[in-house]
Amino acid sequence: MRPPKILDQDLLAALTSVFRARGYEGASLKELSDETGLKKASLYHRFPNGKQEMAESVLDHMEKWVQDHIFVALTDLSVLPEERLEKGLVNIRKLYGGGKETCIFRAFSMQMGLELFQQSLSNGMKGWISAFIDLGLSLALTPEVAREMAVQTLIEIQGSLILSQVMNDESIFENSLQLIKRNYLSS
Amino acid sequence: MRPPKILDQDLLAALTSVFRARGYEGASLKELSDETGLKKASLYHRFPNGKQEMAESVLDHMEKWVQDHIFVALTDLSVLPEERLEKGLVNIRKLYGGGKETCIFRAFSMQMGLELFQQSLSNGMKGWISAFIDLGLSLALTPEVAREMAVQTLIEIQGSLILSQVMNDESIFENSLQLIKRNYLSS
DNA sequence: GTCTATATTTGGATAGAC
DNA sequence: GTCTATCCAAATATAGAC
Repeated sequence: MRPPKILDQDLLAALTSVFRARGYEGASLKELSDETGLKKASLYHRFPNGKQEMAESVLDHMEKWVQDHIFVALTDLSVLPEERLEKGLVNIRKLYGGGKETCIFRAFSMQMGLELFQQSLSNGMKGWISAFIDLGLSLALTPEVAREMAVQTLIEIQGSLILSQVMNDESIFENSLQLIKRNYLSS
Repeated sequence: MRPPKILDQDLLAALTSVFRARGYEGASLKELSDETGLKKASLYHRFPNGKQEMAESVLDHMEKWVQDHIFVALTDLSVLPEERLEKGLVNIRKLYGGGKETCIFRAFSMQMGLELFQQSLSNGMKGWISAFIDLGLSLALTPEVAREMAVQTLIEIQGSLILSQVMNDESIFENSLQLIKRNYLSS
């Protein structure tokens, strides 16, 4: 029982970084090993089910971060909706590195990833939509309009991330965050 | 010099299908072989540079299709802009199978794919934006507004494709096509 | 808990027969 | 032009020592 070479938190962060950048199949054990500083056999000690378990842990880890930093900000009824939106957008910007970082949904939505994780990804997306619906309702939107705006907001985030990365232009993502803000505040 | 077992057109179509569904790294030679009906060595005969050449051919093939069916429709000055938009959207719907099929930009925008093809992808995206700018200008938009709407349209397409696929709900994509139409026609 | 060493499978790629 | 057979590297995964 040696002391762990790397703490769970840091381990998850390193795994997350690789999976986001490379996708599920693209993330090799070699790269996961290099990035975490743990040899392959040690990774299997921590995650007996191997790569799939690592990916599931990364999804959980991201989900918790998003829950704590974005959903809570957007839905906190003790705060004015304008302020909630502002704080939510700040953390969305941080989550995606201003447009440089991919969304884990996209990273896992190709190849084997979609087959293995579609349910998780779909549920995760529903969480985002619910959070924005809550915000819209607080801004006195009808339930129907609140849902439409929430879906439209997620489309805007996902689409602008793709364009930012394909065209290597972070301003596209930033402009979309501003557009989302204007759309909600003018409603 | 035997007769080819499969014509270039059909060969490209089969390769395209695999690359779109699996991404660049996710598309294995085994799957490309199974889907085309050609053994691995035969694929190498047709594409001496292997998988990378197959992917480049697929990108060219897609680019030509998009050029002929979408850019031409959107930019044909001899047709009324409203009609051009309608025809363009019909072919966009066809290109993405109503929301079921991924965009090759996304499929190739992860992992090794982005490193190998970023220039092609970025240029391809610029082509789409130019085509929609032309449409906007024909609808009497200012160049600035025409560009903003074009970028916004691409974001809408890419984002709605992701949501449609992750949530397994084609209506999201269809709604976005309708929104694009309304946005242009009310401008 | 981590490591070295190894097993096993799959992936990309070639040689040479037909 | 296509095929079988094969090579080599990389990937996932495991055994057993420390």
